[in-house]
Amino acid sequence: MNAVSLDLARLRRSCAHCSLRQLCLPGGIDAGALAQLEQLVRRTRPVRRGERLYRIGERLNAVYVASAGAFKTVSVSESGEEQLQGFHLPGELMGLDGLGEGVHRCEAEALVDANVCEVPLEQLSTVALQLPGLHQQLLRVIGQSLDRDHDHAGLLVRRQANERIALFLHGLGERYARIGEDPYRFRLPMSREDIARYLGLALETVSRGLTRLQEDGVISARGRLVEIADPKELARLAHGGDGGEPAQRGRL
Amino acid sequence: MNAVSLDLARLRRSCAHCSLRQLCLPGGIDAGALAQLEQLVRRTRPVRRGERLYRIGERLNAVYVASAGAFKTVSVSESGEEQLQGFHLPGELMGLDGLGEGVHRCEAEALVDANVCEVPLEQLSTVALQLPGLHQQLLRVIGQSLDRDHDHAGLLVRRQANERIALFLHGLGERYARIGEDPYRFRLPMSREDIARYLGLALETVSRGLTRLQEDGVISARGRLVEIADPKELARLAHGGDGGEPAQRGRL
DNA sequence: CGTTAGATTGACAACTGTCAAAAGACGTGG
DNA sequence: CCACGTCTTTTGACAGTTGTCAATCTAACG
Repeated sequence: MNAVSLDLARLRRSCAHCSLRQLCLPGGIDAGALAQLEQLVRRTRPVRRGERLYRIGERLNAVYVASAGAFKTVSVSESGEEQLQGFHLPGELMGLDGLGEGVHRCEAEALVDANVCEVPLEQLSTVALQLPGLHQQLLRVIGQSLDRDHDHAGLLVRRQANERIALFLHGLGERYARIGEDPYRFRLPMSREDIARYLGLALETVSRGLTRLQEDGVISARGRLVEIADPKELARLAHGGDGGEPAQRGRL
Repeated sequence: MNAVSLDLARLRRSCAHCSLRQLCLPGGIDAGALAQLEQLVRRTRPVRRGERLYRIGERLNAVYVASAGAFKTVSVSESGEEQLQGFHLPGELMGLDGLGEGVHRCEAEALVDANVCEVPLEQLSTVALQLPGLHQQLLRVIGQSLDRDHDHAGLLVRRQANERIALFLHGLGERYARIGEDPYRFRLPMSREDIARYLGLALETVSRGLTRLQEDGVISARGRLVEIADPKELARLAHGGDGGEPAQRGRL
């Protein structure tokens, strides 16, 4: 029991803000299982900006979580243009795309220098079948990935560009908060062009939207450094507070 | 062995075009397991147009597949407006939303009278842990759900309304083909407003887009009845064939 | 046959995409 | 440490598309 809690402490420290923490530390875990899990995870492989974890068409054989840095996942439409499927901050799972066909539909590219943990899928499945609770936790993490996709779709159906941009910044702040970073002051790891493709806008529109937010005193942006000056107003704008309904009606 | 193949035949007939077929019929299945699976599925509960399979906030305790009819899944944004997350034809899984939190983020409403198969999640998990291969198959079906979400995002990032509409019809045709229906002639189960919210457009824009496609001889639409007169042209329009690049460059 | 919900069409303003140029940030090498 | 070149970002002007408001038309249903 003592050994177990030591291992637990080590795991916690090394994967402090890792989404796989939920995978690694469910109830009813014993020392042997812990050892198995520890061996499963290849830790902190450094990945340099521009490097890819996997490419489109590759068989998927692992899932990935960054412990530092940031990634984007990009797919290519039939017309040949790139489509930004998502951004991935430390602790957010990557590599589940193509779980349906067994082949990656996206490529994951590091936006800045990063560290990644890699978990071979086959071994993960094997261990999941043996560990009570781990299977459930795996489903849960996948579900969170589904949630993120729904949030993305939720961004894209907003018709006003400024609403999408505000919601994007708001959501990014929330995600930074979740990993212990300042939700009101952070450096964007992605370019305006990446943001634009993620939001389904022209990059000039993104730039103008940020400028507008700055003029209105909601944020302060110098290049990629963003400071959210008025979080409440940002949230209001993000949730369609401007443009139609009289401020706060319906819920809240 | 004889009994097994009989059961298999029965299963195939009853769930002929069901996405869960892939769950039910993996390799290495035996008679006992088959019986377990058969008991798992509550079959063909009739659901009338407008009825909901589940609501937002409910604990998720089952997944659903329609054997006939069609559904939409709708979520509500923080600003109170409804967001159309997806359409579900027969054989397409519903109910995975909220796998992350264990609580539904969407509600699933029948667009027309329908029949649904319901599979309790808890029992499914239990059986999945015992059946070699079933766990993998479960992941695969979830992956397909992820793929559909990515396709939806792919629709939404298109900037031109006509492109989204063409791609929507094209994709719908493909999905009808997959369940053995005519991909070039079908009745839309959803209203123009539903389509509009799914595509992130105004319903008038959808109506105009359909009219435009009809004027151009690509489709023939009378109310909800759609006939695709020129599938090749529709595919071209769907993949950005119009608007920029000189017809078919890059791939194809 | 009347009523109602859904769909189409028209007019107009606003937003956003496109093209183009300038300004700023960043890294490299002197 | 500064100068240079490149990439990114901002800003401007303008046209096109799309959203909004409003009226008409159609279809479904009682």
